[in-house]
Amino acid sequence: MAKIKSGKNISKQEVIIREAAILFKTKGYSAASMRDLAVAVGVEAPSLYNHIGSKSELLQTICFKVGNEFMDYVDIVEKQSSTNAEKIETIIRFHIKMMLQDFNEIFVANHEWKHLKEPYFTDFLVLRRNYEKKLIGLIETGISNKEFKSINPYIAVITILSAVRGLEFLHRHKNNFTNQTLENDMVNHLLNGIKQ
Amino acid sequence: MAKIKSGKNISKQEVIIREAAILFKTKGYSAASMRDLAVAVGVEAPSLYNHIGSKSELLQTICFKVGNEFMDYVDIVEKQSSTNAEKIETIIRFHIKMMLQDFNEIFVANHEWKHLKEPYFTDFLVLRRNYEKKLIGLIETGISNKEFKSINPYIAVITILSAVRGLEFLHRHKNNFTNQTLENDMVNHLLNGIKQ
DNA sequence: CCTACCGATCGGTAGG
DNA sequence: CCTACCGATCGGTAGG
Repeated sequence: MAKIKSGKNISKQEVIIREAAILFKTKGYSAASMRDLAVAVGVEAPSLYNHIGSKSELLQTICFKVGNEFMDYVDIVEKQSSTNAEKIETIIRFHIKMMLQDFNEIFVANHEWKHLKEPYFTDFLVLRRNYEKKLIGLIETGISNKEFKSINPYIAVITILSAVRGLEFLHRHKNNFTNQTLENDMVNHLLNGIKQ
Repeated sequence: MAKIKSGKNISKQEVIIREAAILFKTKGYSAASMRDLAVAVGVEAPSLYNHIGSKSELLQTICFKVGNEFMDYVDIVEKQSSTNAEKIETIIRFHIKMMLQDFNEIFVANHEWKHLKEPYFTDFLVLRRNYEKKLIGLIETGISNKEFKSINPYIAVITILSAVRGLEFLHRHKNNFTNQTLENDMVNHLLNGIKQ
């Protein structure tokens, strides 16, 4: 998405993207100005345009980087020879790990994608929908296998995806549990709720 | 929050708030302009100010209307003589019903509150935190009672609240299930996951 | 409830 | 990478 105008500038471009993610998360895409971003990066606003094409391009880069990362991962998990419950568990753990690791960019992809311009807006919606469909497929197979209860697979996927997404609230508090406890508790909660 | 400048204007003011919620949800608070809102209401932009104080006041009204509604409800449920599992179930069902009923305003309260100005920003954060604490209390008592497994109550609450919040995604698709199925499936998923 | 209009700020460009 | 600056749009006010 982001144009690479010179091999030497890749690093600076990455700094800009990283700072943009922080800014878009904190103030929202629309309220975050390129002048804010310039201050964060340490240059004047017009200088940003030596490294990036536009503000909207920054949003595209962030959203599709995140979206494709999750899609690539689920493609790998689908091919594993394990139960569907194990696959769902693996994916839930991946979501939680990513949420703790790439918090800013995932937050932006989750909340600010609506500011994408066409055709990226529609492309992103399709990407999300395809991702959901893959998870729904895993749940459906698990129901056929009697691994899971007879539930509506779409509702189960919404429940699971929303729950892991909600980890964005964790950053507001000091917590008295480890990341491992977080992962295990959430996996158990979400899997025990649907297991046969 | 919203000033009532004349008894006769309450209705128009309510129309403005309702349209503002739709607009803030669709475009985001910052990207939604008072000129957009004026078009939706059917007046010129300056005329809006005969009914409301400011754009930020609209956001305050919406956020605290939603926040106080949930807080009032949990206060009532807390006093009921029922098991903690039943109380949690009642609250989950309330969240789902409200989500389907007051979708626009709840979406705005969930996503756009970060644009609140001080002291409202901090007040809203405190309100949310207090709401979470009440739910955590219900889970903790349920763990002592052996109604629930020995889990981290905060993680369980985050999981539950995030899951019901995720119903905002439902509006994007045509669904082949009833609201009752949605309620029951989600309640079962979230409660069976933590019940002893 | 309108027309006319304000200062501030926006994303981005020109030119060096 | 900077200074200088553009047209567009913003929330909101004055005055009737």
